[in-house]
Amino acid sequence: MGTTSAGCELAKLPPFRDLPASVSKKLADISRLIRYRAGQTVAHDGEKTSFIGCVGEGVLRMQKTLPDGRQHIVGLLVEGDMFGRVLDGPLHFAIEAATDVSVCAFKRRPFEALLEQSPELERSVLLNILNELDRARHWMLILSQRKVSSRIAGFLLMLCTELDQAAAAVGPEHGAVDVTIPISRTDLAHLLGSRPESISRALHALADAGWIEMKTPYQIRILDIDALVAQSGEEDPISIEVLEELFRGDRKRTG
Amino acid sequence: MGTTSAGCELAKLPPFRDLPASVSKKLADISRLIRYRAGQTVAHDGEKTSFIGCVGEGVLRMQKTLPDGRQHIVGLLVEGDMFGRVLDGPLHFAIEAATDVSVCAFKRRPFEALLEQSPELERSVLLNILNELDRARHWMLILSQRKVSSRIAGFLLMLCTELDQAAAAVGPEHGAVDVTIPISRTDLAHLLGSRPESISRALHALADAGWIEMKTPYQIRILDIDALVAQSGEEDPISIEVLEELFRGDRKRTG
DNA sequence: CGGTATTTTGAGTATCGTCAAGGCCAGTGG
DNA sequence: CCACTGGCCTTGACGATACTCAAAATACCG
Repeated sequence: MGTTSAGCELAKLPPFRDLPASVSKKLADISRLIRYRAGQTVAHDGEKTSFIGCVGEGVLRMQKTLPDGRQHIVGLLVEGDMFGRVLDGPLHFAIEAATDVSVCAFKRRPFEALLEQSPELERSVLLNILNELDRARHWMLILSQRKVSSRIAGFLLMLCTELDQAAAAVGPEHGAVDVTIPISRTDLAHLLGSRPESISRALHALADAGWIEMKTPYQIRILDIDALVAQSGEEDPISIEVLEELFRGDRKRTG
Repeated sequence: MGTTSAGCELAKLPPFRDLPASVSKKLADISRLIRYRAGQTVAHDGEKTSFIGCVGEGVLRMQKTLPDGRQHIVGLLVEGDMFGRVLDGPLHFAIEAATDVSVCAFKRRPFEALLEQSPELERSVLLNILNELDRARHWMLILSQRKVSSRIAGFLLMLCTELDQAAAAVGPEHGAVDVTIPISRTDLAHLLGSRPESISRALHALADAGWIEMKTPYQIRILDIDALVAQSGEEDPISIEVLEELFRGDRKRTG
């Protein structure tokens, strides 16, 4: 992990973009940029962090350590997300770098002081938390899907819409979007409540159906978003089952 | 639904318990008590509510309407929980009464004005949201369990710890706790990503194992909390395998 | 270019979902 | 007061899906 002595580039981060110059300047004064490499631990479970963080580039994962010692991912943090439990208490999970990542860190004490001085900053922080709450609820929707393929479809859609807006806009082809899965199959399995093998099979099933394309296990091109949307929310529609059957039958006959 | 002209009993609700008298008084002035009967709609999906609510007695459920018209429960609101999207935007889900319920409602505009005047209130609201975020993450943990019985165990534990602290304290027998499931099997199935039949079977399996006892389908007595905890995290008898691995050397693997 | 970790595939088993039927309780009307 | 009706929970049998174990293929890294 490397740190720069200078404050980090606040202006670019969504939470601070619209802050008054005076506040922005004070923020910069108490901030520093920290870089982590994939796999490094940013904060431990139960730790009361000495700083409030805001993710720049890259992805962090939040994970809970279960009684039996295994680790369970409970969410991802992406650009603009803040962490560190403003205003109180220790974390209820550990935070690790899922990819190489840059984090803008504010010393906790000065940050909380600044929070009381600046309603704008406070509002911005509150909105950020509200946003995270929405995302957590969205996750709940995804996780309460019964079929693995539905959960994967939901996950991929979340990657497009909430995680990678910039990249999503510049789809390489008409209606196609490239996304990068920021974690391994094993981690993805934990996140979605499944196993690596099932994840792999479901992903390849989506590919066989023509909804997506896998250049590498981590580089996914989404070819038919509408189909994924249908898949993510629903599974009963006979259309999918029919298509699967048609596909299987087609293969058997032609093969 | 009935409303009283007088402000509701704020002092008892956790979010407002420790507020200065001056703020508390102003809050009472802009509040009113609303009662809903089980099944009534409190707020619609996409609505920007005219009031901020705080749950008194009873349980509300948050539910999302899927494209196909079915409804999917994304969470429950219990005593002390606030709702109504302070500071911005419309709801992303509908709110209905799961049981008969009393809600303390504040007119939105005055409430937000008061929010800016009172840092204590603002802090209290923020902590409330933070709390909800934690709960949502807890839900994610429960929902990412692969077996229905694990998810049910986690749900029951959540009922004890977060929903029914008062009742949990006065267990009728040594180590036993009574909880009330506030929603139907069908709703529970939606919430946990399963089906009513599977829920029923899993519940009866827990009863057969002796961990719980069902007086009625909604009245559950928890006989062995430790067993439920074990069940809610992991249940496969892998514990031995894990322990062996831990003994040999706990080398940390990176994603 | 080899060595290792990760992903993928295959076969067999367990769990869950689906369909259909029966039981329990509450509210209704004779 | 009792039969009837509808809703919900429960149970059983069967099919679909996902998990487990084991092995092969691929990607990653030096």
